[in-house]
Amino acid sequence: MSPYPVQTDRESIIKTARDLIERDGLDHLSLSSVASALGIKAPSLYRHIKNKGALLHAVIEHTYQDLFKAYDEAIANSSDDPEEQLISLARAQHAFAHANPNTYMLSYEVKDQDVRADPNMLLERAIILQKIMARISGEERSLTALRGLLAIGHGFIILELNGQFQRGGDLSNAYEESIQAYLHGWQT
Amino acid sequence: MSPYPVQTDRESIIKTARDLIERDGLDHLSLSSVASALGIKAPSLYRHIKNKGALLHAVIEHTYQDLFKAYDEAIANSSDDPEEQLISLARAQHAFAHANPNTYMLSYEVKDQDVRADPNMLLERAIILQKIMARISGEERSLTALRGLLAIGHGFIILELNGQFQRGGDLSNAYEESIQAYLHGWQT
DNA sequence: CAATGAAAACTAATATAATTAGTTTTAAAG
DNA sequence: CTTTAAAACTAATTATATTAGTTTTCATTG
Repeated sequence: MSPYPVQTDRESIIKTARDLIERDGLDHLSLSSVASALGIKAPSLYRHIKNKGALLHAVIEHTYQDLFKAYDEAIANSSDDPEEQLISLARAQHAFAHANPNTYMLSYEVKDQDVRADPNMLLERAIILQKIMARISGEERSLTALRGLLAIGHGFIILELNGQFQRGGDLSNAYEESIQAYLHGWQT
Repeated sequence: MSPYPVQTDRESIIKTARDLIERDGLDHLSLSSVASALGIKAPSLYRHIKNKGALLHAVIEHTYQDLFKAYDEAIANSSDDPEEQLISLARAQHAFAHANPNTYMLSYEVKDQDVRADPNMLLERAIILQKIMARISGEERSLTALRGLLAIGHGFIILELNGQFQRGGDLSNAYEESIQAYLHGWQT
């Protein structure tokens, strides 16, 4: 049942890749560097992962799982007020992105369809958020209103992470104020 | 003054790269493919460009130049109403991104500082937009309000281009409605 | 009008990465 | 004690960016 002294496993590989991406950036991630961090050689990784794309896919799935866990906590710690819930969710997303900037960006930016997160998982989450949004915007406009909310939250974060808000200031506060303004714009 | 039969020049290389990125995606762009499209070999490109990063930088600069040209036209065709001006600008950005999705995304997503667009050029544009925004939000809140506007516009576009609005519908309309809601949220 | 020099191309070579093929190791089962 | 199979290894292949060194050809000049 066990053969050669096991030196790694799929989960360790994924965790190592995540850590290296956060530390050095996606551009510097090679299968060599992952293997070397685990004390093995690159070709050995192929016993555990299909290829580099599949490894990135796994990293992305883990990243979303953690992000969604943060969402759940945010909702759990909010009152019943839908505006408070959405602001709290947005704050959780912002905090998560700042704690994990490189994997956060990876998760949203990857182009290869095979590497992307499972669309059904994302859709499922969107529907939860849409229900909350509907309490502010009304049922009918809720999909559009949600899309704008996702846009402003995610857009702010990537512009910020990409260093495109050059003039500094309290960006966490600006983020929240912008989202607040947006939500007020939809209020019935 | 002229030597070997000239087969290309810097501008043709940049244009070819742009076209190939739009046609095949950034991931498929190699110096070989650029050279081959020009009927030459890859090392010959180095007479005209420093390296691949410098080529991408040039592509990005051209892309922004075209985008800003579209902005200028949008402003020129608008009334004096600041809301109309900003919606018109946002519409121009949306149209541009859809006409040039791959280079648009490249321009915003690139991580290498040397490849990025000139921050001063971007700052200059931001100040123009902030002046318009100030007429809606008031001077004091205008930087924050602008940042949210950039976030919602850009965020919507990339989510859309990345196929993350799975449920279809009239996305151009949703884009505009979201921006309108945002602007109304800042109205004094 | 031939000689030359420099720009712009070329071929050859190097380095890095991903991946595949084929081989070796070693723990566990019989 | 032998067998076996998982998990590692080394070696080789492919693709790409880049560098080094060579060749071509045109414009200028002696």
